[in-house]
Amino acid sequence: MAVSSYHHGDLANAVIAAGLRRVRQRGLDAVSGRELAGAAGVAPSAIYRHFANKDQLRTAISQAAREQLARSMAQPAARTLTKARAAARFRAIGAAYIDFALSEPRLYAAAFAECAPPSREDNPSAWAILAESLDTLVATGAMPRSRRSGAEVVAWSAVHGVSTLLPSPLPSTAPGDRKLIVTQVLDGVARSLEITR
Amino acid sequence: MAVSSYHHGDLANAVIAAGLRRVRQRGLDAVSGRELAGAAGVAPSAIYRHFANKDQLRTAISQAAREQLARSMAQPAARTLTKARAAARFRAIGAAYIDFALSEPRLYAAAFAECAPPSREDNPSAWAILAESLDTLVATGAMPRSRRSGAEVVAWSAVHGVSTLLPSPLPSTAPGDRKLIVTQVLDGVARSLEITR
DNA sequence: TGTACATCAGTGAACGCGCGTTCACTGATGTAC
DNA sequence: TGTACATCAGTGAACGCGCGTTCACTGATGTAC
Repeated sequence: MAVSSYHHGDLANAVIAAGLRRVRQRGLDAVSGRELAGAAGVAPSAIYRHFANKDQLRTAISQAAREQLARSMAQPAARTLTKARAAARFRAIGAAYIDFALSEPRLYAAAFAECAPPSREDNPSAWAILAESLDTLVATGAMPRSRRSGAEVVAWSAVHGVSTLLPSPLPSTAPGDRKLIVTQVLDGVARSLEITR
Repeated sequence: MAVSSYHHGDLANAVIAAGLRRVRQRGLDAVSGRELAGAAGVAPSAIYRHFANKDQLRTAISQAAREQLARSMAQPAARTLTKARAAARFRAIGAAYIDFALSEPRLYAAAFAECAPPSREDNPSAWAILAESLDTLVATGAMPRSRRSGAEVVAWSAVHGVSTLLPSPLPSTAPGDRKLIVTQVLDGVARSLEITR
């Protein structure tokens, strides 16, 4: 937009984007406001027009990472509601989550880093996507309604757990076993929620 | 031991202990070598007699946190091998893990923080404790042998996941629900591994 | 048991660095008439 | 359409700070004889 070099035009977003780039390489804790200002071609102090302090900057970057995760989970809504379709979609969402975590470990870590609560809700929201897909499971009869309560946490815990554990050097686990492990965890969730297809 | 004030006597351990104290309050990333030296009553440079650089210091503190977690998981070995006993012990280990994570969130985070690989193995090791208890489940017939492979990851993922998720502000989750959620996750693991008592 | 000496584990001053944040300022933008 | 002016989003210099790490040093410890 802005042609002038004096007014940037969209500094807040540019800074967050630069922040995400930095996070991918070095992690959230390596991010400094000065550096991001530099990356956006702006003086360090300019950032304070858009973020009250470093903490708010961190919060914004973390939220952006979380939204990127959620975007990667988005799956085409099942057109016709069949048990098999709903179950497959649920599984795909879980697989996408794990995939994101494994291919972008630092972004993933940043998404759940300790921060002040964000000023607006996540959009899209990973939680909402998961909840919606669980509702579909029940609606199609792929999951008993009695399992619905607390299902978010059961599913998310397993998937989140394996995502965090796999990148760290697990004892007695060959790197090639990753796919198998992911399968085992996803199967475990399905069994735990009594999902049938 | 050492009465003299010049030679500390056990600096490495004192520094790690001070590090753990610091981690509990502010997290691993807030730890600085200078500060720990100060806490141990020693000049900043003294640390370099015991750790090559800050990274190795971080690694040592992270390992110490992990070992503290493992220690909190230790459960009395079942004297008589009954299904019920083995199942109860397995569950208690999981509950202890979650408990540690929730009551010492920063120590827990430090245990899994990104670090160089440690120079020695964890002792005690949470992984070993878990593996041993799974073996007991099979030995007593509380879990089918066919479920044994990959069971560590399935169990750990769920428990690790809920430990990480619960402290963060989960959408639509009242704080009082924590106990229920933990129960649901532990039940989910048992169902997933087909544990019977 | 006493002495000489190598080794070890500290000291403390100094270094250069990048950081977050402030402040008075200035140039561009957009609105009122 | 043209001008006056308030507002907004930048600048850039400066601040004080704590950090990791180095280096020549020194005092205590423990070993050999």
